[in-house]
Amino acid sequence: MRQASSRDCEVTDERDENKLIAERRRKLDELREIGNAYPNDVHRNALADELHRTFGEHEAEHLIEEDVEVDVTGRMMRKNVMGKGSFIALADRSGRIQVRLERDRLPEGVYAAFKKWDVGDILFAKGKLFKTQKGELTVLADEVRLVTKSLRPLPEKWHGLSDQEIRYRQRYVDLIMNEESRDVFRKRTAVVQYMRSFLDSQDFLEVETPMMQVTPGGAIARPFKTHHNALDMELYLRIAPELNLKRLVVGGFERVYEINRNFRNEGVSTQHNPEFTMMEAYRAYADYQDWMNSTEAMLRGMSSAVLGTTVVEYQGESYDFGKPFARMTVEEAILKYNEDIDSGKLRDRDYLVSVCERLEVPVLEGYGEGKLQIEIFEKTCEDKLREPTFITQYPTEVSPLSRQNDSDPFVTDRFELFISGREIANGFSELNDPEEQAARFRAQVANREAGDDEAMAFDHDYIRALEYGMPPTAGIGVGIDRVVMLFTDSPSIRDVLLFPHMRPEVFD
RNA sequence: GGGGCGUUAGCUCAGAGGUAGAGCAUUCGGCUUUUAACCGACUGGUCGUAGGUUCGAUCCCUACACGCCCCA
Repeated sequence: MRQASSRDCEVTDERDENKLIAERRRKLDELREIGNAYPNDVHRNALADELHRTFGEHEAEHLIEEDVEVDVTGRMMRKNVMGKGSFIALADRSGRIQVRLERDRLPEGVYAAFKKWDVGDILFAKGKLFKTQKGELTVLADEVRLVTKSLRPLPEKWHGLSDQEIRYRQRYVDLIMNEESRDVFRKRTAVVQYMRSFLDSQDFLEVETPMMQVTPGGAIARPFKTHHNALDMELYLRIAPELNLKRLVVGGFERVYEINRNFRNEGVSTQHNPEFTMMEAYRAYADYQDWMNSTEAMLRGMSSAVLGTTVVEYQGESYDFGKPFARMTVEEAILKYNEDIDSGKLRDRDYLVSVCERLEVPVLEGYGEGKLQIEIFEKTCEDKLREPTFITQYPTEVSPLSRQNDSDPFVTDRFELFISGREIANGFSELNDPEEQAARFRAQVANREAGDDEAMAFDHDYIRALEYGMPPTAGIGVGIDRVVMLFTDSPSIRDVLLFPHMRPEVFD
């Protein structure tokens, strides 16, 4: 963080702290002299939102007659002192409730003490509900307590906190100040909850598989490495749960899923965080077409459940998840977005190399026709896939765990879902022929030996599992963070991660 | 990894090669229906860090740190 801003972060010597904090620390010292400054005997019987829902529509006169006494608590977000009477706003997890404080209604000395309390302090208030002249539901306090002193001033009330760096590094301040931010994370939870209920209702079993693996597999990516001291061995953080989940299908759990973190040792960007959340699900006796249909149904239901509409507004564009998702093959997409490409030469290596050179896509020695196609696809098609679109028939060369297509072994029975130019999901009919899978692993190992450090390792136990027999199965992976970005109109993955990865802050 | 932009009071932001500005917050005073409360007074800064140019740098130059955006 900027050094001037960080200077006061860890210093306890009051002389070096800014005056605002020093002032509050003095007030805390006074609280300590009077009694316990951090009590733990506080309970409430009402939440702000619940009070507004229950009594918000009541007429002022009726409300007085009802004589409703409530105990509320929350962080003081607003403090308007007007002589012998004041209004404050308390924020609890549900929302805000206003409290009216009057000197002559409170026990002797309490009002004077209250005047020294600061915005940001956490309070308790007991009193009867009434409505102000402007009609705002308010607690008329007979009792008020400072429950937790806040030593650090909150950001300005009108503009709030907008500094991106502080919003990410000190998410607690962001959450205190920004309702929109709280809403993002509530929606994130709603997305995951919907996904769980969708799968649970179809008899999928949720499982947890290891984060630390001896052989990282299931995706083409660089892993993080760690070390187990007692066993004195290298371990890797998983890049995908895929192979373990399919082991479970071999074991007879015909429908399994996991929602959990993956770790990939790659760059950080608005689309990538080193750890991110993936949902992977596997279903026996299904194929990739079934998963396309399910994925579409899930996203449609999810948008209705989370947003209350099938129309998703994202960064100025609008996508209707209620409409059928488009479907096209990789080769169809390449031809659609490259009118100059010769449809008869899509599997001609020399031709594809020349196209890549023209597109200034670096070509490595070992690239075959399939890899070259994908390079061209990624360069020229992906960002044009705005409306929800399933791209199918990925080349076998780039799909080492997918089942080959029966009529065209150049491609696999695989799809990826794109929305707003981004990959959201990836699914395929699983390769369950152990001998074919072993051959694919050998090809990956050859790539690795040729210098591709993202290529897969040979997983002997996975082959052994397949040799016991895995029923015909199809699986899918959905990037949760990206779905949440879509559903919350967030331009950066950091906006949907409570604590996004940041370079370490300098405390001097 | 490359490029662009940014970093000034607790927060949100102005500013200009010549002693650093506003609003909110804080502090003090007034005010018993406010809600960006209001009125009055005061206070608050190593202008991200380190070098360089200059009589003089927060401003110009270089490097570095952190952040944002774009590209690979």
